Amino acid sequence: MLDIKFIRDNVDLVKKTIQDKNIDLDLDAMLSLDKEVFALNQKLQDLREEKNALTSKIPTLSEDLKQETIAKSKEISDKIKIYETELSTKQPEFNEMMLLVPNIPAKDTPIGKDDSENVILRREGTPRKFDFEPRDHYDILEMNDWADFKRVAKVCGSRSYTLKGAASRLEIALHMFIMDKLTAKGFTMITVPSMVKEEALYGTGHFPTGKDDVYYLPKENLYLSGTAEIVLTSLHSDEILDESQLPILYAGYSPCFRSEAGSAGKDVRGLIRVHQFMKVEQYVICKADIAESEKWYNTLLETAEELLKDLELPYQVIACCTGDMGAGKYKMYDLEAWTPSQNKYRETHSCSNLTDWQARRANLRYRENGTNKVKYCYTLNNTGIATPRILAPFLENHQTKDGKVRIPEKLRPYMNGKEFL
RNA sequence: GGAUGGGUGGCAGAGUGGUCGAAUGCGGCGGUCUUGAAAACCGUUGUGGGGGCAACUUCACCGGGGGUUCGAAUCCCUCCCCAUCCGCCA
Repeated sequence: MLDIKFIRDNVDLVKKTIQDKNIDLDLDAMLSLDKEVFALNQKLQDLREEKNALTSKIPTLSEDLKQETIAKSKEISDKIKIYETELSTKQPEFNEMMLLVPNIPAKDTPIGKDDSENVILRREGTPRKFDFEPRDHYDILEMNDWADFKRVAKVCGSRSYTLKGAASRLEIALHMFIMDKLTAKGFTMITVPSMVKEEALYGTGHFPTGKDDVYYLPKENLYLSGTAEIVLTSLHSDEILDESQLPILYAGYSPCFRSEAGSAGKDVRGLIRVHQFMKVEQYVICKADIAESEKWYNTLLETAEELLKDLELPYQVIACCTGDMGAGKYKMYDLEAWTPSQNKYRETHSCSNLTDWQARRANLRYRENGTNKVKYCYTLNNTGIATPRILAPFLENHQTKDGKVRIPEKLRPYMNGKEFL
């Protein structure tokens, strides 16, 4: 959400953003509705003021004056009712449109219509040259008895996974590995539920537009969260934090659920795209300062890059273009790890700065030191690690000719010091 | 699943029809006192919107929505949420 005053004062910029980000919103219609709503509120305020002045006097008036004043007050109430009725349809309509207004992207954001126009910023590491025919992660898992895709599909349907033995240990080790990295940087480990109320999804911006991607539990009237970000954003909503409490740094751990409704047929085999997975989310709430938020953005990005380097995975950094970045994002970079079986880089991390766009929705505020002014926080997030997806490049990059998998040195302390899985 | 109780300001907690945006206490902030601190005392202290250069003024908000009434934190309806006890269970 943006400040309505900002929208009024920057109509052209907001319109351009709506276009660049491919948002279905008629800003002119919204602004004319804004004018109507504003005028109605103005009239209502005047009438209420008039009425309050009358009714507050009533207890002290003589009997005949009292009757006269009551009659007058009734007349005003009738007028108020008319305007209120009008407002009761227009205000919600306006509010809904406000939820669609996108955040203004950073100036250096590539303009583009979809992920095909994302820009590769840089590549780190060199894809390995194999002196044998590399297997894909699915086959590596099967041949080592590290997974049982067929049986689990029987029980749980497609896009489900199991990991067994060493692969299962690897999954947990990776989470501990990133947790240690993040706590060393001052992040607080936090495990959060995955079942969330609807408001939380509006708060992050996943709703109203992303309803198809989210599982719904009708009996509980709760949704299955696709990321810890949803709970973390709302944890402090409706609070006014003190500036001294900021930044809040969370390493949030949760099961994540995604219906993948828009990805039918894509990545059905293996670990890349499953309905339920585990994720450590890097999450920051900081003060409303773009330089400060950029600093944290770089920390989030660096941490993820360190992880990929420690795991010895070649990767590239992608600047997501306006059409691919999502309405709420000010900036979004993806990290993609080299995946030999597909001969391409596949997304493992997604790093975003939302500035105050989410905080406005979630009503996440703080009191500024010195001025005592109440401001909206800035929020940022990045993947810490998401499993099992990252196991695909991991297993494939580190496989040996005989079907074993080498463990990168930095991870060995988490794997009983072993060199191979 | 069964049975209760409850949602009021940063927190605790009064308030059952008007003078209530809301007593009181705690906390916070400012000050007096003190070498300093504590204690004590005095003052101050919600959010959002409108008007105004400002002083200030005004509207809304006591879980959400609706209703009764000239007037609602207070009465009625409805929804949501939370807590506790019992049962079941990781």
